[in-house]
Amino acid sequence: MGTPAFAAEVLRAIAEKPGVELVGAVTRPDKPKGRGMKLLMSPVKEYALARSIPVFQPKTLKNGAFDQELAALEPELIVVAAYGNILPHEVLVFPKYGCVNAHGSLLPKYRGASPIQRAILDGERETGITAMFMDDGLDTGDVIKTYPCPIEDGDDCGSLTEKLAVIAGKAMCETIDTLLDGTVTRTPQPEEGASYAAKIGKEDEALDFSRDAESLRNQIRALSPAPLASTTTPDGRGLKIAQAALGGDCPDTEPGLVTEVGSKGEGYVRVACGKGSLLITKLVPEGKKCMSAGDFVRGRKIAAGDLLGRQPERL
RNA sequence: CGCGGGGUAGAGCAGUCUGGUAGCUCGUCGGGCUCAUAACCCGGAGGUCAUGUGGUUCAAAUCCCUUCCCCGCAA
Repeated sequence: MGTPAFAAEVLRAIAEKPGVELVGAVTRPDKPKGRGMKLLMSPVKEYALARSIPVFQPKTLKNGAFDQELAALEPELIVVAAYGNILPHEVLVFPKYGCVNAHGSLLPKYRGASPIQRAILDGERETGITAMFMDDGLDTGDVIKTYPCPIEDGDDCGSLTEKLAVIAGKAMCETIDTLLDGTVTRTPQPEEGASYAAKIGKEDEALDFSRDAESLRNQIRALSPAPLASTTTPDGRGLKIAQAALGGDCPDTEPGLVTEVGSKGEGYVRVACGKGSLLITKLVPEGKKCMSAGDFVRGRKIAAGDLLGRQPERL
């Protein structure tokens, strides 16, 4: 059971594992999405269809809505990765081997919906995958094994998620092996050090340049490649920042002020922050595609002296 | 039919309102300057202005209409 690309990678790993019979893939229903009313299928569904794995898309698992299908499939084990729906107790206890989950953090840290984003946002240097048994709580089940993964300086949410997805795939394969040969271990999570990674929302996207450059850069990394940290240009249009580097000291300057632009090559836009400055290197203007800062400067859309993020956040 | 922006040289844009020689900042190629350079100077190549044997016109990148595609917002 899973939905996004992260889950599709786990599905792939399991599907290619010898001796595993996949009786079905469960993913969220196609949702009318995007500009028109395009129905977009999840990466998990896409992969499952390509491999001729039966796909199930129940709106909910609650209230016995999925019981019939579940009974017919007779799964011995359910592997969950970023599914997006809550599994009720009846489902959790149905399979012979139970339900195992690949969670994108080193539990009990960052339980919840957005562990990867939150870890980057907080400037963590290490995260990982936790293989665990699911219980009725939110990512509170017994831990099978943890797989640490460093967060590199150049990582953004996209690259880190890819790395973790690969680890998660291996972790689940390993978990299946230990389940089958009976060597699986389970360790209750310590309550100490537990934290909750709330889902990333719109309020996490706006950049506040009065904060220090490092935390702003973490914010940009955590939200890249989607949904991206956002600010506004002097003419009031939206501007999303896809990538930025630390730009050194920038004393006595109004936060948000563009102090310097570079038009050669990839270029850059230096923005003063509450502490230090940011060198913006990739961005997405409203109505445009992602482009380098150099392209943006060349198109005459910004110059030194402009003030970004003027509009106070309305919340 | 949710709202809106956009498609002009390899990239990013201007020009469109007020039809009349295809422009700018870069990149690229060649040459020059220099101890040297991603710096500076000179020169060149590169575009059927998304689509339509569309409409209007003496004349369309520009005004009108068609279709396709891209993106932001909202969900």
